Amino acid sequence: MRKGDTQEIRRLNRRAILSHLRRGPLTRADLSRLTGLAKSAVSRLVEELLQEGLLEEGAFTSPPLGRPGTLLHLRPGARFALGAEVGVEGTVLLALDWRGEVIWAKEWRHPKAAGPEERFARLFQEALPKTEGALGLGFTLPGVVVGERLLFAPNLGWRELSLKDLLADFPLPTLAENDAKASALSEVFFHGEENLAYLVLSTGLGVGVVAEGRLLRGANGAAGEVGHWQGQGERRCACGRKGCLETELSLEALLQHHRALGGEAEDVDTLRAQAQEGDPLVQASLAHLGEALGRFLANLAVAYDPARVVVGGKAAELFPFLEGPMRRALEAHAFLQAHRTLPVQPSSYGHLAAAVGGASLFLARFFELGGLWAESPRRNGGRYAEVAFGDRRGPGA
Amino acid sequence: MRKGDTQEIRRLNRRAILSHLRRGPLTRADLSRLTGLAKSAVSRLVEELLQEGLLEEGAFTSPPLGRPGTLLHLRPGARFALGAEVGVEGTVLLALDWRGEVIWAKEWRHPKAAGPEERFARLFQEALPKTEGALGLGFTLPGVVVGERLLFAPNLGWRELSLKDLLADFPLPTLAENDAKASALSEVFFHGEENLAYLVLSTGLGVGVVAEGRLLRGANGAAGEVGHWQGQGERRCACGRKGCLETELSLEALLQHHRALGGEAEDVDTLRAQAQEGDPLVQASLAHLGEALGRFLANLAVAYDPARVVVGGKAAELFPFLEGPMRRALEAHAFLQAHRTLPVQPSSYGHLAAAVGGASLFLARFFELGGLWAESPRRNGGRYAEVAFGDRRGPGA
DNA sequence: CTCCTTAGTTCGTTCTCAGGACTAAGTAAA
DNA sequence: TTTACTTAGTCCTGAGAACGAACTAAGGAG
Repeated sequence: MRKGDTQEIRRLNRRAILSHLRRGPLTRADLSRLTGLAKSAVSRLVEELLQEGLLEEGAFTSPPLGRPGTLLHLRPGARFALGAEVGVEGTVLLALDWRGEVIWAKEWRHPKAAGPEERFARLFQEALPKTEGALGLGFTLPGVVVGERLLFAPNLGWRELSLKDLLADFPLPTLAENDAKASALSEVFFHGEENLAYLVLSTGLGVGVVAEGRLLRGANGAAGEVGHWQGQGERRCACGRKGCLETELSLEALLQHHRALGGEAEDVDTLRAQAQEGDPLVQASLAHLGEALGRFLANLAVAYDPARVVVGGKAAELFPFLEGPMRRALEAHAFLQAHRTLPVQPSSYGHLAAAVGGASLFLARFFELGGLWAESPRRNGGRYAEVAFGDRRGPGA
Repeated sequence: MRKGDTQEIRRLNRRAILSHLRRGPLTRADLSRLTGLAKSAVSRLVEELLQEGLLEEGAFTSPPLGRPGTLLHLRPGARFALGAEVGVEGTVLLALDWRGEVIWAKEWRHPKAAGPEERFARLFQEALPKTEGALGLGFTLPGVVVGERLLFAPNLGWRELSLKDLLADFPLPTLAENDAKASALSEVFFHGEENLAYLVLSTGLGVGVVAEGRLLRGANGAAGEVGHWQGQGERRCACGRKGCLETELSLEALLQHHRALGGEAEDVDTLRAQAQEGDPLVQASLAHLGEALGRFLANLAVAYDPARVVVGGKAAELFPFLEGPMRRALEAHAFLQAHRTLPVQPSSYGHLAAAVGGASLFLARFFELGGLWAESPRRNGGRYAEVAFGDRRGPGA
């Protein structure tokens, strides 16, 4: 339970101003109207934010009547964070501006057998020269992450890993998150949606759910591990059990099914090419997957009731071929009328989504604190032993 | 995005004080330590709260050293709300003290065919003499409630009902909520849990999920309608579709299965009596249900990842007979180690849970506003045309 | 050139808390 | 019994923040 004092009010009002400016340039008068603050209060806070280099003055408005106002906007690059996705196949690293722009991005692949040490060593080697001025590094893993521990990542074969140890020498604050959850954040953080489900359809299947603007994590960070819903046949899953949903609905499942039909394809690109050429077998396999996806979405709708579903992950590149069968199955199985027309769209950050979400863990925190953060970026002599992992408070307003 | 001014500080600090006192009596000095407020600030706010009749001074502490302090506590009955559960079989109405005590409760049954008008007429007739001083009336329905509309209640056979019209003449603010969601609130609101799932195992099956202290509702209020997860056979469901989970896991399903085995039982009480007498057929039926429950809980755990599951609803009275098979099935199907030991317990408010949850919709709001509410309980001349329904902000801190 | 309108600043007032000095009320030890 | 010590709670002054009214700035219309 937060207490209130005069500092807290200032923080609240700075946050209100920054939040409004995230949606676009505004004059001081606009801000006064939007926040309900007195003009004098807005002027004072804006002055402060200009001093700190967070805001910039821009063009003048030209209203039909009265004095023109000065537009204010968030200064590009004034704050940014690093984000990384440590995936099954490879790693994505990027820097994300506080306005949502990807400043730079880099990707590389790993040998399948590469363990945590190897992957993180490369990540740090790449990230180290880029840390200057960053708020932190948020990275994602395709597994159950809670606080500073990775509990289980079936598709990497990792279990009970202490991330703290791996990160001991990195000179920035770090936060870890599940990849689907971070991806959901990437969709939501720059548009302020309240209810959304981000489906990662890849080697496995996972979903990141945003409910009332907050990321759903659960007690062990396992909320949204819908790839491991059981009751779908008897196929063995990477998690060690049988009949998990992702044995039927995933890239792995698609390739298996396709092979069982007699098809030959190694990866998504081949499949897409074949589908575009009109290969009937490939189209049948994709329709099969689309139908499973639609049935699944009907269940997802009664579980989380999102206002919108985003499909990401590698298999999502096949989305155009899945959409029709998916739509028909969803309509056939929907519980509510509203679910029949549930919008289902491909991801807007594409394959960078998870890494963008990782970075926005830090940006979210920055905005939540009204920009009063990272002003002393080197407490504790450059080390961050006291760093908070997997922030339980969740981002967003 | 909330703005801050000097009023807001006061509200925040009143809320902090009331919230701490909800857990038990404390002295002013305790409050100062817990909130971080200066002693003088605490004294001032406490004085104000005493004046308003919200707090009372009680016994003195007898510390080993130093001056004894005066214990403060929430004054019993100082605030209360009405809560009602409009269920399939009947209605429960009660008044709930702001400390969580049920002041009085009343129940009655309805003819199966009774429509909304008939049921609400009776509810208002019973509630009307009890409205004096209440913060509001929060009622629940066994269906999908969003804002002031009931979208769908399969087991009542109601669809697209405007609750606003039904409530036009009631002289208190009203809020509507789904029964499982309200029940979840009843468990959480007086104990401050962060992650919990409340299972209503009754005619149908529904779950109310609390994640990070907030009730999960979804865009249409359909989050947690897990009774309508599909993929379990072909039996026809009350919702009109086939293969919903509640055709396998519900009181209705239990009775059907039992009859299919050749058993005879009309209701829960009969079943329980027979089970206690050692009837092997009944025990087999219950074990069958328990096993289904366990398998379901493994799926629930990966969907929402609660720290605790509470089982309520009428079929929950059979919980002792379900527990063994449920536990075994859950352990066999758990995804995470942590899920194997997931605590599953019967409801603490019993069959009053939903109604208690309904009332606590208003108490939650009261605490959230730092007790600054209902101080002018008759604005708008006793009518509440402007009343907010199904508060999207969610209760709890 | 004057009037009207809106943007933004200045300044005095008000609200709330922080913090230190002080009083109150108990125990322990001389 | 007296004195020292400890903790509870009050009182008072000062500081931070926002409010609101008065004022200046800058444009357009007639």
